Amino acid sequence: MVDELNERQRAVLRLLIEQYVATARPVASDALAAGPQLQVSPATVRNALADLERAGYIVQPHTSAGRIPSDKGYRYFVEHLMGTATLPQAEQRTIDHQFHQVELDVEEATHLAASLLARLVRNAAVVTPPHSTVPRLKHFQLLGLAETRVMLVLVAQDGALTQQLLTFDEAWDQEGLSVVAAEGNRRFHNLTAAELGALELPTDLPPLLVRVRTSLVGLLGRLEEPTVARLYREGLSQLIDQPEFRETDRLKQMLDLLEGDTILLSLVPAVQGRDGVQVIIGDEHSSDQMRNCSVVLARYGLSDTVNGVIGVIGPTRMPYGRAVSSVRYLSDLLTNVLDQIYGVSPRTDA
Amino acid sequence: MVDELNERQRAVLRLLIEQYVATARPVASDALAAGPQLQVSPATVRNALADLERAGYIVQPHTSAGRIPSDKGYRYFVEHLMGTATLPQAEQRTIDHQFHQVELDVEEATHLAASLLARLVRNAAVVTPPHSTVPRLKHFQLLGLAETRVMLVLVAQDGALTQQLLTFDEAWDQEGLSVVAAEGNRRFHNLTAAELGALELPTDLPPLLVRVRTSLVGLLGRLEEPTVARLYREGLSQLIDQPEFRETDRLKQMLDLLEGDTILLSLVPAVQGRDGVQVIIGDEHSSDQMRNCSVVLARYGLSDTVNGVIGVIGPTRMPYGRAVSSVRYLSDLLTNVLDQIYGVSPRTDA
DNA sequence: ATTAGCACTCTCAATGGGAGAGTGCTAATC
DNA sequence: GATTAGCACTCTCCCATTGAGAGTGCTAAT
Repeated sequence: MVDELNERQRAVLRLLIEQYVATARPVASDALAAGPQLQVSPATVRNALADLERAGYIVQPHTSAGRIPSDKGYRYFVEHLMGTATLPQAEQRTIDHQFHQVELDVEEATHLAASLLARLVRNAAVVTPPHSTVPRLKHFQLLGLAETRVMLVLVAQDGALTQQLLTFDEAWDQEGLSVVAAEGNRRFHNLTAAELGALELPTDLPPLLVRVRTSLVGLLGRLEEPTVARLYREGLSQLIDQPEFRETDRLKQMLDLLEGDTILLSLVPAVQGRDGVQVIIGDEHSSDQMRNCSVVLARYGLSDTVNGVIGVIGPTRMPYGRAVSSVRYLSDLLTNVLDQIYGVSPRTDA
Repeated sequence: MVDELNERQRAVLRLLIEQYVATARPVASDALAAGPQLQVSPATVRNALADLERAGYIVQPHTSAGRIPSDKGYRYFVEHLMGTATLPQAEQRTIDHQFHQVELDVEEATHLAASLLARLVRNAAVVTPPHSTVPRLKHFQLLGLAETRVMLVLVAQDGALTQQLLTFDEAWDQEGLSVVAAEGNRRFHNLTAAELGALELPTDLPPLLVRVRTSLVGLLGRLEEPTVARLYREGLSQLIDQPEFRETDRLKQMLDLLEGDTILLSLVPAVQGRDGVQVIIGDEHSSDQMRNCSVVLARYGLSDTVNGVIGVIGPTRMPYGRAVSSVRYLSDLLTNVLDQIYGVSPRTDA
């Protein structure tokens, strides 16, 4: 790629972004020249700033203000200037330590990851619990509750649990239910929703089992779709401290966005295929509602089986380096957790 | 109780609160006298207002402003003035309709209740999923995953599901696991965490089962404590529109409160014993952080077995009548849902 | 007991001006 | 040719001032 910025312009842009991210106020030429990194006068810096503005990397809110980065500027920063920072050792250790305490509980691990991420980046964090793209039936159980009601409990291969209540016309005793469940488990084992739905059943099958089949298909289907209900959202209160949300309109916009499901889910495709951390800045978003915020997110989990999404949402003025390294570190960590649980060749138990 | 307010004062206080709740601006004597309910002059109203202020039911933000209710005023309103409104039929029907679509899924029902409540009262709503105060083991399952890893799935009598991953030194085949699980289910059935922990086990029990027992005790114990992770919080963005949160400090305070677990959980005891809807207003709260907001909440569920808490949180300027009737209606509805699922004599299945 | 009238107080919005910030340009310097 | 000092210029932001308006409490009349 032909790089249209010279060394000085790059240095100025980098310093400007770092300073603006830190202070949230337009950065003046004096402030940049004052630092030790740039051994030139404010006037020289001003020339560079004028160049950068002409090229669209920075903008000036008004005549007598300093400059602030444009979305294009941030993009350049992320692409060429920030490098690939990693989280400081000390922080890594703290995180590891906290994770050790919940190591084998997926729910808690995702929750913890969300809250850690929010605190690390001082922005809102969102984590979806991991789920299979195409869950398979591992096991189901029929438990008699009272009278004609039976609870159907489903365990998927990825460890997901769901249940459904079934009501029958006649009462069943647990004995009979267990027999039916045993047969069903034999027949339905390891099938996906689609496979199970398409399965040809012998005509002499117990009617109960036919009914159970239908329910299982429904439950497996529901596991397939990305459920947003259990999404972990953390650090909303961090956002409030950001100066860009001083005006309540923007804050409201943001909260609406975080409360609504659709927009968050629309981010999922962005990381579906690719590996690594994705950064989406301001007007790069397809949705209008997100035009003035940025998102840093990554997929985590075992490729193709169980996986989820972890990310940071905040104003475009965001510590991208820190965000990227935090997201990367935590997504790797979650992947490890999942690997420990579901990893290695999943045994196809008889 | 000797009622220290006369008829006119009561009428004035009621009107004032209704108006203030609606408009969020201090209410002047003229505004009250203008309405059709009070057939007196502003001057007369002013006298009543002066009385009410002296008695502490209302306060004046500054000399040339109208009056606003004090916490004591709200309390009086809730106790004596607002009556027992019920939700309009039309709204009841809309709610019923929406509930019909998720009738038998507890998770979704609680989530739906939270979001409906938030919208009904235009404030933040919080709903804890139902859980047993003392859960009993209904059934557990041991599922081989890979190599030495085994997933322990627990179903409690109230339908709650949990799981835990166990790692053993030696590999087990599913056959062996099932045998052990069957024996365990026979022995441990219907026990609480405490009972299971205290259970005397014969010395010839498989060591695996001893290990499982320990895990089961842990899992049951965790079900017992009110988990806040899965708490449904809805309507945060509703709060932003409230004028009292125009200053970001107060909004931040509120968000902190809603994000933190401890304070929300501290409300649970308030409804633990009692039945019916509880209202806690401003400085009636024990926690400083909640001094300028009000809470309307109720227990729902089957007494003594599965139950949860549903409530509204907002500024003290809150439509108490509507809040109380909404909370009552939704808590009854949730109770019905639970009753349908777990209700009637739970069968002690063999 | 109620009410009209009125003086009084306090807030709130608008106004205007001045200080300060930061720039772009020009001419001088290295 | 790149850098820099100097300076005029522009625009925002803060502050003090001011006046209108809102709402009251009090007093005297009904």
